[in-house]
Amino acid sequence: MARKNSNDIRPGQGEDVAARRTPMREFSRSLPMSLLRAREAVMRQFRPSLRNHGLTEQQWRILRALTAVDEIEVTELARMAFLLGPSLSRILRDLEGRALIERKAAENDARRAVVSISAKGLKLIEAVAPTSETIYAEITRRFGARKLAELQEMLGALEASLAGMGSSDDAEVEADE
Amino acid sequence: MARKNSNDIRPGQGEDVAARRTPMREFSRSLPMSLLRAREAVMRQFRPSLRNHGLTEQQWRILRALTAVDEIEVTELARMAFLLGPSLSRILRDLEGRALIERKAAENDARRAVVSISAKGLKLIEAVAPTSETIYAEITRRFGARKLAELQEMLGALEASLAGMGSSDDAEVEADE
DNA sequence: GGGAGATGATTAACATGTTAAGTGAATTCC
DNA sequence: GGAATTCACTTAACATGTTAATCATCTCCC
Repeated sequence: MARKNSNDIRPGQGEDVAARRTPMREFSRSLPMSLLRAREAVMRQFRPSLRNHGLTEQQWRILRALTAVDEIEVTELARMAFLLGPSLSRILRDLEGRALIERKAAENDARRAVVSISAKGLKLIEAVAPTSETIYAEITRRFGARKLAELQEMLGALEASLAGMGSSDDAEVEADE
Repeated sequence: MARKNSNDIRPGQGEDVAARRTPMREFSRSLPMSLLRAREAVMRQFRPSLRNHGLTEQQWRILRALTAVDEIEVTELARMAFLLGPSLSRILRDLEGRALIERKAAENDARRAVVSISAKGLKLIEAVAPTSETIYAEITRRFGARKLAELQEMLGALEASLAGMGSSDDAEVEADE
């Protein structure tokens, strides 16, 4: 299986192809790729279980976030579940249709919507949570609790260190807002 | 500043919600969320530049991967750029339409397609690369080269430690679908 | 050499990511 | 107090993620 093609051109160090180009970091070792691969490795563990309960990763994130509060406005929920507004709008529409959440208008501001998890939603959470916890525990066991804590700390530090980094574009950088 | 309700679960009015549930890890500190946020913080830096050149993140990944080889089969490219087949199919169709890549059938196997970057594609890469390198350098400077290396190492280790973790589902796990 | 099954790639269908535009309600400012 | 602006979503439009199904080979085996 997986036999490399005849003249395997493997991006070895020093190919004629690479001769006339900018060297660049080895592609698969870029930070974004490392983060992507790591996250995928983790999520791959959870997805099947969620799927069995009819939930996507994002839907689960939302319900999960809702269990931590009594009720919450949409914008704040977006921040908490780390979703963009448009995605959240769609998902809330769906979850409301399935009666997993409830939505009402804010009392003093008709623009704002207030969301909360329903009894049915809570029930679903309770059905999924044990498996999720088991998986998370197994991940922790495999990787090591200490290393896991370290990793999380570094990830937070990375995020923090990039916080104020203005995206100064190369060409046209018009009208700073 | 986002005041996060660290441990206090907000009893809420009249709801014994938190009382009968599994406590669960504080949501925003779960590993998937940490990875997602970190990756987003990084990609946020690159996206504007790519966008200015008419490229999405994934299109960039593909072109980038193609510069490391002379030519490559689609499946192998998918593995290299960490994309699923269907996504890659769509993107290749688009990139071919823009003449940024070239595609031909493999000589000995009509099922396989062989892809390579075009001169135009190379030119585009060369136009974008300097900015990307600058951004990457700035990220490295801010976070620290040593810490960056450590982080990448831990991410790789995480991925490795989860490698053979069968997704043992909870309820119904039947052999077929 | 022909049929069953495996394989590489694409298409289909649905959900989300991402940016821009739209809508209705609150705020500001004159 | 009303036009202009801001605000909190929501829609729209397009690209990708994800799983399943399809299609065209290719291989194996009788």
